[in-house]
Amino acid sequence: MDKRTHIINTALDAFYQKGIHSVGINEILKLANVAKKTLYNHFVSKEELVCACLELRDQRFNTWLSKQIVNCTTPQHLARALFAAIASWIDNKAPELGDFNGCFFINTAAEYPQSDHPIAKLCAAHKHAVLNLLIDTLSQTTQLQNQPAKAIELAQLLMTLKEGMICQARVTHTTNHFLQSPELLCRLMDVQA
Amino acid sequence: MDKRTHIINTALDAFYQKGIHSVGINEILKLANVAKKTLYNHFVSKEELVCACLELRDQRFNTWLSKQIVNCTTPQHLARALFAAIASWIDNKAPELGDFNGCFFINTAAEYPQSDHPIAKLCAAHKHAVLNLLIDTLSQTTQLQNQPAKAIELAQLLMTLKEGMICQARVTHTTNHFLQSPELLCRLMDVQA
DNA sequence: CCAAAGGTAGACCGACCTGTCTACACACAA
DNA sequence: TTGTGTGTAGACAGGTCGGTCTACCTTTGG
Repeated sequence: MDKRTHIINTALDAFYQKGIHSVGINEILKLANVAKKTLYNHFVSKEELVCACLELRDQRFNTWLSKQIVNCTTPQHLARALFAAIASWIDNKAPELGDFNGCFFINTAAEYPQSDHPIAKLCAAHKHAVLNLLIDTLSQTTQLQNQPAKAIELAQLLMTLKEGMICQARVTHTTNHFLQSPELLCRLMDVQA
Repeated sequence: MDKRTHIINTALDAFYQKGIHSVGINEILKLANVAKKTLYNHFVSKEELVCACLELRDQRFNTWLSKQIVNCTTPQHLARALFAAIASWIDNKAPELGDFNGCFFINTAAEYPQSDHPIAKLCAAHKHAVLNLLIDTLSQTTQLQNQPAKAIELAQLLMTLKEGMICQARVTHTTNHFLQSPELLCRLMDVQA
């Protein structure tokens, strides 16, 4: 297997489970069974490796999420699919995303508070990409295709609930199942209102 | 001023702005103008200092939040007050909480992934305390005083939205104002449904 | 007056960090 | 065959970390 890819995969696993600052280069080398020189042949610094991990995670997460909400034709349908997907991730039923440990981007951003840092920028970019995915999906429903402002508002609502659900699960180690109640979702996603 | 309190205050400021791992003991000593021996007279380790910071922050945040939602007699009223308060915090109009840098407990939990770590436990405890504050306040409204299950569900919804709002603001550096629309809040907090 | 408590200043220890470098092994194409 | 690229193994440098310790100073109460 391609060494570079192998290193990124190994590093992503470790960074996601333990946080960036808690995982040293030497630990990654051992986990990946790779020499230090090899790592520094492919990445000029730990920071560049972290960026590569963020990009891989971004791509993986978006691919996974897209699959979970494909063919959602109504806002209610999308909401149900979204929260069911997040809940399954939290309950470790989404092997593509690894053992649940919260949102990698929120965790990482917490370790890089300066907003102009390249790593912080990648974290923000991921969030924008996910929001845009939700906006696009909502805009394609028959109920919202002529109401772009409403689509944005509902996407923001979904996004906020999703983030909250993930963060709560991360910190308190509990899963919110109330967000899967159909009547609540109908109320949240009421397009007429 | 009491040295111990002074150290905790200084450390909390620094930890909140930069994260725990990014702030060394020596940096705190300089900021607080205190000798290393003095710090280690009051705290056996950095970890104990971090715990003291978490406790101070917990107490400060809960006091602030209680003040913001006092006298809310309806769920809608509470929701409006809550999101207005969080928005004002994000916009740096809540000096008691310092320059906004997300939720200190979520940020800190991200740096301590093992859920049995004392620091992680304090983070979780804070979230439970806040949730209980919301449940109590909702339970005291005339509309919900006989519906404890509904009060819990609505409190969880508010909590999830609050967490999401804070995390999004932290990562993307934007404030969600859609959560202050009265018609949306009425829909969210509809007790009949 | 003097002992005790608690402060300052900072040297120092061992551990660990990122990143560089040397020395060597192997595959493969010119 | 020989040079080049890529790999391994790991010593090493320079710095930072948390935490200990010595030496000295200041306040205060008996």
